[in-house]
Amino acid sequence: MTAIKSSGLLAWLHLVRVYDKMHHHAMDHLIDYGLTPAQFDVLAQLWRNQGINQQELAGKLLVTKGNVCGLIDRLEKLSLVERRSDPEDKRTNLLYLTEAGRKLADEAIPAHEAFILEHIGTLTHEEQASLLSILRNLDHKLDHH
Amino acid sequence: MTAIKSSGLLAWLHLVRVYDKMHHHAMDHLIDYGLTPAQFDVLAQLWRNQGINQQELAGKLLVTKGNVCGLIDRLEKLSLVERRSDPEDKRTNLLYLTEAGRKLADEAIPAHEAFILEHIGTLTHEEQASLLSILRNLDHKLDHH
DNA sequence: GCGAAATAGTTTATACATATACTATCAACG
DNA sequence: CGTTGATAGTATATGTATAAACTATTTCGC
Repeated sequence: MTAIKSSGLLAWLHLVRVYDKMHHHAMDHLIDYGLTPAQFDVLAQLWRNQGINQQELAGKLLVTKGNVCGLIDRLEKLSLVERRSDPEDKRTNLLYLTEAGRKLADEAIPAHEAFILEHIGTLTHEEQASLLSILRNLDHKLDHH
Repeated sequence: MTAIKSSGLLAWLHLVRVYDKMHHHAMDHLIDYGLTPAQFDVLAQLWRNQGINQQELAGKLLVTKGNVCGLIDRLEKLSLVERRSDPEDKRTNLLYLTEAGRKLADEAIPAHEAFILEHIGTLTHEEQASLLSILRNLDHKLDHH
């Protein structure tokens, strides 16, 4: 009945399931900070790259600028992020964490990293290193193929 | 400036980027069949499991029953899937591919598998086998941890 | 049998994400 | 200059996803 699947296909199926399960766990975890995973990702980017514009943020998050526009709208309503018009180019908004946003990021980012490690850490160090090596390789190949 | 990250965290970051890039490529590919990735996943499940109900489908896709309700609404409008009331339990809908749905699945599923393999296949066989082994391991651990 | 709890499905509100079309500004060059 | 094209951001329509509240059945316990 079921055709035998190659390692490649099966690896992909498990990658998707790992991603989905981690995403669900992350939702449960980030709710303690009042954040969604997408909002967390924005804060984490701005925490390291204060003053980037919406287009650059979209590039880093691999989403569209339209999506970023809505994300920033909601984070501005929460007073975690602010848009500042770029004096050198009136089309552009430069993005900054508010004081509340920075404080929340200071808490949520280490907690989220610990959360990730708690799950990935169930693998041995060799497995983690091997996984990193293979996925880094694949990641770069996907940019050109 | 940048703290040194563990292999575990870096592996996770690359897993997310691989997932996101593959998802974008999949969107571009499935548009040829008039399907979204979520719709493809429904067809692929029903192709192998004709007659399951919406709750069971939600379990296989790792999404909520409310989400499945909307997905089936749209696929019924496209005449690719149909709900049949279960005579043994009037609460339940049994899900079936229509003839058009089965024909589309017959085309789209092998094409999509080939698409996945085209990308994953840029890894060596050893890498694919290793990736499968590690991710299968992690997948199962995430169910209990 | 009957009332309470559980289950299947739907609906609603909200958030995320895309593509597309639109506005405003800037840059290039003839 | 001034038009033409590119770029940054916004708005709209559609699809995906959740949680929570709701309806309709079924099942369980007594």
